[in-house]
Amino acid sequence: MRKSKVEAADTRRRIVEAAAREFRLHGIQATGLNAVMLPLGLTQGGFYRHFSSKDQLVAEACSQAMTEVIDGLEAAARHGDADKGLAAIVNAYVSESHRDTQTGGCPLVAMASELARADEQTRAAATQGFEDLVDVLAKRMVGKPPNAARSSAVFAVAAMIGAVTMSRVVEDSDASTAILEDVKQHLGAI
Amino acid sequence: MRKSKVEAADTRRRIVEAAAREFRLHGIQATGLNAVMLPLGLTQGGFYRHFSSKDQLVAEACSQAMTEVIDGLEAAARHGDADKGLAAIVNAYVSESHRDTQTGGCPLVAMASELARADEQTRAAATQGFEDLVDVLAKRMVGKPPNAARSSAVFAVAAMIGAVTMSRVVEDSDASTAILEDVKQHLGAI
DNA sequence: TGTACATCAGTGAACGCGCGTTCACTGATGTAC
DNA sequence: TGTACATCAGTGAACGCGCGTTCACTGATGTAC
Repeated sequence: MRKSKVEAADTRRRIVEAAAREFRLHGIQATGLNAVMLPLGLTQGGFYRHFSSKDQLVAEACSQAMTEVIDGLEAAARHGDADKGLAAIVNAYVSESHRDTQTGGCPLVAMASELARADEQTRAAATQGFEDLVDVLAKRMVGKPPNAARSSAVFAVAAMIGAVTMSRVVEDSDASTAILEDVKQHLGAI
Repeated sequence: MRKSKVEAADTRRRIVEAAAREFRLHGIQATGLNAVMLPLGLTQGGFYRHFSSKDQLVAEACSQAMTEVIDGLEAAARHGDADKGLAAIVNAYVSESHRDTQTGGCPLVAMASELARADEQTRAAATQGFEDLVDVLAKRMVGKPPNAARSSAVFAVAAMIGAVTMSRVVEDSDASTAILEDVKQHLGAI
């Protein structure tokens, strides 16, 4: 039954990736370990060969998800003109496609209220993700002193997170889209 | 054992109020019906004399909590000059005291990601609360045409919700406060 | 390089626990006459 | 107004269920000689 070190490392990576998807889709508490393990062809007992607890997986999955999101935003910024990078990032984040991405969006939106109650490691991962997100925006605020750029970026990220969060709560499709449009429009003036 | 109609109505009200507190404190899923009922001196069996399911309680508790929050903001607005009402509301919402209020804050912050996955009635209650919050701000945006006032209010509410949400996630106290300060400052220019 | 043995990735059953919901029951309240 | 009876608020045990975690076990991998 024993697997090679390479296979084991791959299994671990697959568990984190699957968890990052499931936690964003259904939330942390609503996702049991079996919901992560069984689709991978594994059983729950083997989980503890890789992680000491569900909490540890939550922290790693949060980190992993934030990395995916930030890589995606950097990629979006590279597609247009260099001086349009900020707008490209805002438009990619505050978008219907992000709102409707059940498994791949920002964990700060998908798990927001659960993260506020999570343990120290998970909150640290989420905090790091937030800071990284702020940096992604701040470094593209050309012509502002660093402190002002950072402050504006914090404001923008808060508005972006709030916008996607509320666009997922509101049921009416037009009202949901209007939230995204309003926030995008106002962030254009930052 | 039967209680009078007046007592029964009071019991129902107390259940909703207790639930509104517990759901905000620990989240919806993490709060069992016993966590609501036992502190009131009731047992779980009696719950179903008043509600058809936990979901129904969630919807009513969300409504109740939003009403509390909006009443509090209106009260905050009345304390200062009439033309400072908007700033008073923003300062009351985007505040350390709101961040640290475990049982009394805005459910759109405390339960955000759970509300996005909740049933139709709960999402309807949350949507109504969001619209009411937008109206509270919009009607104080003097000198703007109604459409622009509403759009600005939607933007401001998104930023306010995002700010308090992230201030609860970030562990470092200074960084958490900085988020609130940055957002307050930028919203002053709306 | 070959062999003997230790390691450990993964299995699957079991653990105690709390969940939402149901139900037979109790007895005070409410009501029909 | 008084009485007989129906209603129903609340109790407490029980339901099936899924949770996170533990553990004895299997057998291929890894390693010491």
